[in-house]
Formats: sequence, structure tokens, C-alpha cells
Amino acid sequence: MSDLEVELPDGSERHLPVGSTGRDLAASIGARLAKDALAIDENGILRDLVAPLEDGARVAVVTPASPKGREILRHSTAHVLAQAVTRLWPGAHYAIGPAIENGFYYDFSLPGGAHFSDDDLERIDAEMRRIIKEDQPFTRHEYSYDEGVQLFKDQPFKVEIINAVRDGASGEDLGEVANASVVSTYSNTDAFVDLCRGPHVPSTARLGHFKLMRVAGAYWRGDEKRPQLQRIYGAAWESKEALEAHLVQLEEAEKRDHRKLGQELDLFSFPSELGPGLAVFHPKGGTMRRVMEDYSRARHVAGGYEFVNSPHITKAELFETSGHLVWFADAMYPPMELDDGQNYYLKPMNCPFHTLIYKSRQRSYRELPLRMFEFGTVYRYEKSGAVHGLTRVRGMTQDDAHIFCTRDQMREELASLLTFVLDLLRDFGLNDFYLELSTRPEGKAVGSDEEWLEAETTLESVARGAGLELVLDEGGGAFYGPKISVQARDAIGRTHQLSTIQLDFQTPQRFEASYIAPDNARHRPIMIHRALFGSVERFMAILIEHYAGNMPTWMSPEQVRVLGVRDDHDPYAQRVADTLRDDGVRVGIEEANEPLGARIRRAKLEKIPYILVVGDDDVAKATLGVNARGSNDPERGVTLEEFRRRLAEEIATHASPEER
RNA sequence: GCCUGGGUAGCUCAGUCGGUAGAGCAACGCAUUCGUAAUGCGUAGGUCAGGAGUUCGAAUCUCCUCCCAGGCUCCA
Repeated sequence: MSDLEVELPDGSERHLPVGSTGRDLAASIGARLAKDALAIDENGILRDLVAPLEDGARVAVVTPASPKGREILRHSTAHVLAQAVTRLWPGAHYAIGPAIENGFYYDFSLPGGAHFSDDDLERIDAEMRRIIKEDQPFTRHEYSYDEGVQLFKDQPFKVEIINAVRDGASGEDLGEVANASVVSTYSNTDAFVDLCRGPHVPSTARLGHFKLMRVAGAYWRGDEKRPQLQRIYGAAWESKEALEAHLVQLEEAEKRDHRKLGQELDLFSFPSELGPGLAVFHPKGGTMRRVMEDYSRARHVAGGYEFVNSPHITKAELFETSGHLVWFADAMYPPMELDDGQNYYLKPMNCPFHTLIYKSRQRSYRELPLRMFEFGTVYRYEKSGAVHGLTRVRGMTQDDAHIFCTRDQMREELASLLTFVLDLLRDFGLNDFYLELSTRPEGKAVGSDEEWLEAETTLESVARGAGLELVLDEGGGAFYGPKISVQARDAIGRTHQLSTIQLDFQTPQRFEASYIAPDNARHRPIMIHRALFGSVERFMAILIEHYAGNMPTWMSPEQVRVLGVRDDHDPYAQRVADTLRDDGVRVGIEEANEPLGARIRRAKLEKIPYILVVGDDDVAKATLGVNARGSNDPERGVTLEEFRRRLAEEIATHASPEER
């Protein structure tokens, strides 16, 4: 009897009878593995456990607690969701249902234009658990395209997918497709059949650690001109523990939500009188903001930037010249028409203003690079459904600068800029970065191919020179040029787009900006747009979430609060506070009208870095009781001098009390 | 902009069948003087998001508008 031979991940080889399957392989390795196995990875392609093995293949058995295993679990759970929905809503159309990070979703169109409600999730959940209990096998079948179309004649979305694949469209974004020439399906015991590339778990009994999370609208194939479908999101994991850990993590993220903390810590609010996406900063949030801005200003002074200012509104002419009214009008507030017939616009960007400053007189090559910085407040008419806390607003302040330089200077300027950016972000406590290169947006860009190519290749080589991971974002650039963006991972592993650096050959041309070079002729400068925080509001939101509201001491609105044990200690508490205030510390005091415990509790809830408790011993010996944020045992008898020294160092190094 | 779900005191939330509104915290007043996460008593606080409708009567039912959340689309 002839054998086939496969290679395992550890390099060993295994012989099995011809016709053996992944399941046979797993069984030959061990009973435990056979029980765990969900599918196999054969030469990098995932296949069902019951698929016959290929001679000479490199094979790995896929188990649940692995990235590939989870993907299969999630995808299979999505199929069970679709089956449950079709049982509960006969005639429902199902579209696509891929595995996603932490779970899965499936898109539906219900008969008669019905919609899911939150209550339906419970019914669907119960139906899914029934299907899982029925231990239905997932069985693969293959058909020709025509057979496939016939099979799914009542499922228009499936037919559209089959036709799109046959017509050579990219299958990637469709989530579930056939391979080059066959339409594959998976069916369960009853009438449910789904178009799918596979693989799936052997049986629904292998599933069950899932939770339906929410229902949402989603456009068919992500296109807002196409019909909107009903999407159900779910989380799915390999075990009860893993699912619960994920749900706990969601709760953690919720606790860090800057909108919640902004309310609790009295930092900012969104009065409904102002409208969506328009925030006001309260004194504490205002202090935090001032500290961030002051620090940024100081770094920019040191970095050779000039400080400029520009108004919030301007005649239409400026944005006609810049191209914004052609390319960016969707995101601009409608114009105000004035008596003289002029249209005035709120500015969505600062660059045209800075360009005018550049043009205000003739420039010499000796002035370049010329770096102009402004905390520029801009207004963008975001779609009402897009605004989100401080991270997506309609009025925001950018830490915006434009650098005018020669082509020869461009590369070096970009390289030093990247160092400048990363240093600044590190000073705010972010350390884990990668870069993203966004290239020319198809059909929405100005400038010649040569210019774009030069800009993109220059940016790419500078990005590579930074030694960080670089990810390509095809077509994600601005209409006037490509960009590098710095992405940062926060304390709980989420990534945020922060700084953007954009290269722009277009604006100087459109405004006919020039400089006189050593050859005594006019030359065109190039322009670099860059915002390091992105926007002050958004950056603050990210930091609040990164630190869960426990801001490093230098950024805390109130750094120290002094509490006397009894009211006859208040004068000493006041002297301590005065001394610290003279040191430049933001210090508060709460008089002894309430029990000490209550005052400490309040200060803790406000996340103040240091609570100083002073009583009889302290008055006698000029000492303090130091209760640091994050610590459970307060320190007694610290001299005022010692505390001042420690605090000054902590502030200077941007450290937090938790790090001590 | 679109889909789903929301909006009750400064905050977090109850409010039954349609019968004109309640708690805790916060605020304010008085008392309390205390060594590391909630002292006691009292007072005040509401156009139930706004408007229209149904009804003898609306926080509650219907419609419209505004705002919020989660998604989609878009994006810093």
C-alpha cells in the first residue's frame, strides 16, 4: 500500500496511507491533538480537517487557541449566526460574514425591509445555541459558477459575489469567495447553505464561546450608494475564559473613555447648545491644554520654528487658489455671504495662510528652511454621525507648521523632522510607534505623476531611515501630496494616528511662491505640512485614555492637594501650599470642615498625584504626610524640603507618582 | 448623511396599566475637629431634551426637530 509523506512544523516527517486526511494526521500524532484540531494549514493554505492530504506538503494542525484557529472559529460562528437568522426570518438575505478582530459579523437584509432590534439579539443567540447543540457538520461542496448562481438564485448578494468573482473582481474585499474556478459552499444538516471559501470547523458543536454584541447598519460592499444592510456583530473565542477576558478588556477600555473621564474630572464638555463636535474646556481641562501647548511651544522654539498667527475666516478667493474649494469643500462649513457680495469661509486648514505669510515679501534661499508654526483653530463640517468625543470634532486646534525649503533641503528636513516628532511624543509618555505611508489618492489629487513619484519615494526613504515598522496606506494621501503618519500604541495596545507629515509641491505653485537662489533667479520652494499632536483636542483625548486619567504630574491640573488633619493645622497647610506655589506647583488646599477620610477620598477620585496630610507632628517638625497616587501606604514625616526636591524632579522628568 | 438604541435634578439612575416625579452622590446651611478612600442632621434643586398631536388627563402613546451612544461611510 502506497504512502504519502508530509512535513510537520518541527521539520519531522510523517507517513500516512494515501487518501489520509488532516483528521487522520492529527490522530496519528496524538489523541489530544485529534480532539483539538479544527483544520489544517497545508502549504500555507487553510483546509478542512476532512480534506485529503497532499503528498509532500508541509502541514500544521490548526487548534482553537491560535490566530488561525480563532479565525476559523469566528468565521464558523458567523455562519451559525446566518443560519439562525434564516430560521427566525424565513426569506432573509444574507450577504457576507467574515471573522474580524475579536469576533465576527454578518450582514443581512430582512424580508419586507424589517430591522433587527436589540431584543432580537437574545432570540438569535438562543437559536444559535440550539444549532450548536444540534452538532451539525459543516460539509463542503464545489460547483461551477453557473451551478452556484442557480443554487443561490434566492440570495441576490451571493449571486452578486459569484458574478463579481467570475468577472475577475478582487475577491479580497468580498470576504468570502470561491477560488479561481470553483464555487465552494458549506452546508449544515438542514437546508442552510452558504457560499464560502472555507475552511470551517468540523461541526457546530465545536463552537459556543461567543456573545452577540450589537446590531448596526452597514452599506453593502462598503459603498454608501448601495443599500444599507443590517449587521450583527459578535465576539467569539476559543474558551469561556478567553471570551470573558475580552469582555473585561472592553470594560477596561470603557473606564478609560476620555468622554467619561472628561466629565468625571471636570475637564471639558459638549454643551448641546453649541452643536455636535464643539467642545468647551473647563478650568482643569484648560490647564492641561495650556501645559501641553506651552511645552510644545518651547520645543518648537528650540527646533527653529517661527511663530505666526492667522484669522479664522477668509474670503473664498484664498481657498479657490489653494484648491480647497474644489477638493475639500465637503468638509467645509458653508460660506457666509457678506453685504459686499463676498463669500467668507471658516478655515478648515492653516496652510494657505502660512503660504501668504511666506509670500508677504521676497524670500532668499538664505532664509530657508523657513518653519512657521501656529496653534491654528480650524473648523470642519464633519458628517453628523462621524463626530466622536474629542477625537473627531468640528472645531479643533492643530499644532500646525509649514516648512518652506528647497528640494535639496527636503530630505534632510524630513529626516530631522521625524526625529523631532518622535522625541516630542516620547516626552508625553508614548513610546511604541510605527509609521504609515499614505500615497496618492486615486482620482482626487492635483499635480503631475513625476512630482507625486518624487514626493512618495522621498517620504518612503526617510520613513525607512527612521528604523521603525512602515505600513503602506495606498491612496490615503491628501489631495496635494503624500504623507507619513506616526501611529502610536497606547497602554492597552490600541493604535492611534497621531502626527502627520505631508510633502506638498502643489501649494507653492498654486500661490506662485518663490525664493531667490544663488543663481539670482526665482525658484519654487517646496512645502512640508506637519502637525504633531494632530489636533490638541484629539491628542489630549488619547493621552487621557493612555493614562486612564492618571496624568503624569507635569500635566495634572492640580498636582498637589494639602489637607490639615484638624482645622488648627490649616495655617500650616496654607504655608506649605504657598511654598509649593512659589515653586510653580499647581497646589490646592481643602480646609478641615469634613473628616480627613472624606477629603482624601475626594482628592483620590480627582486623581491628584500627591495628597499631603499635615497634623501635629508635621507642624512641630516641618514635615508632611505624603499620600501618592497609586500607593496604598502613605509616607509619614517627609520634610518639606525633601518633598519639594522630589516633586521638582518628577515634574522635570515628566514622570508619574506611580513610577516611584 | 444612513441604520439601531437612547435623552428624567449638576452626576449616576428608579419611575408599574396613561392619573401632574423619586433615590444616592454632588451643592447649600448648621453641627462635628477627625492622621490617610464616604461624620450627622437639615434645605434647596425638574418646561421629564424641544415642539406638535391623541386623550378628561402624557415622563409614559404618535409624529417632527435637536442632542448622545454603537456601527457604516468619511477622517486629525
